[in-house]
Amino acid sequence: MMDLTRKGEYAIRGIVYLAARQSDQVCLLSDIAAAVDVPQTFLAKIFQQFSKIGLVRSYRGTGGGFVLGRPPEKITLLEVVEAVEGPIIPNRCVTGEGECSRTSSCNVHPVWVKVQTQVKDILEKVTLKDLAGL
Amino acid sequence: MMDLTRKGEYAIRGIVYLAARQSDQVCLLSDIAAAVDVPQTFLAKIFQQFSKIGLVRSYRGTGGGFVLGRPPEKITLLEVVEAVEGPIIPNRCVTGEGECSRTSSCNVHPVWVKVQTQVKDILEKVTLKDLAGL
DNA sequence: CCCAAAAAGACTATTTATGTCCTGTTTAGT
DNA sequence: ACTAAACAGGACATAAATAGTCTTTTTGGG
Repeated sequence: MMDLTRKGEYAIRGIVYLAARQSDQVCLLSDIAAAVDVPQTFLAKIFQQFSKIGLVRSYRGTGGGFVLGRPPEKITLLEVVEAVEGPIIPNRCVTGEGECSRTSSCNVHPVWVKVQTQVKDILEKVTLKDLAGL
Repeated sequence: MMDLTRKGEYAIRGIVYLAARQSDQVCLLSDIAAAVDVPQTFLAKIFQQFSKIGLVRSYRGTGGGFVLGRPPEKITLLEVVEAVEGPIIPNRCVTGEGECSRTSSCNVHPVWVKVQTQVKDILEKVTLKDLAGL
């Protein structure tokens, strides 16, 4: 339970590597992939997701590549993880979509809410600056 | 991320139902399954796992069924969840099997340890007594 | 012996995870 | 304009995990 998938692991490795570079230096995907030991095509998908929500900025064409979308201290681990793994939901109940039809008698519900809150809280306090050792 | 599977959900429902019964009353699997709306054959597998580690006690043959293995206040939600979902491991690193070959530079590692500790802590403090509303 | 009930193992279907591949689009440089 | 470099996006492939089902065996009671 609670495990990060490979995608999430790769995502962290990749963006932490990028965060450790100079902010004005455009990084090639191929370089990042080689450096963090992740299949390039797979990492491409991950960085596309990052790009869509602005965690990274991409430049196409010759001389293109990726740079961090914001300063490393402004990007949290929570954002990175949720970008590729989806929201942190320990149980379907927590989605609030009324799926927990037995809510009235469901004493478990508040426990999951607590778990969710705690985990998000931890991940939110860690930034790429911390992770990149800056 | 962090989601409980159906198996885990069913497991909780089933054992909470059992906890809410009289402790001397042997419950039929078929009754439990019907009450908590879970396929009986699937629930059977789950209760077998419970039985192996003593969370429930089973009686075979006529008049058989299940009873809780210990008083409800002595069984934690953590035990129930880990019984069917496996240990709570937010990242492979935490297993301590030396899989995190990049440990030296891995600032992410301690974060996962913290997550693991926090979550286990929350789930450990909730007992079946609480969940069954006793 | 016969029946009721759980245990155990084999089997199946669906979904998710983990990638790969191909084609398109953008951009820099000549 | 042409070409090569580099990301974008969609379709596809394979393997593993999830979510069950089915059948047979074991056990206990009457």
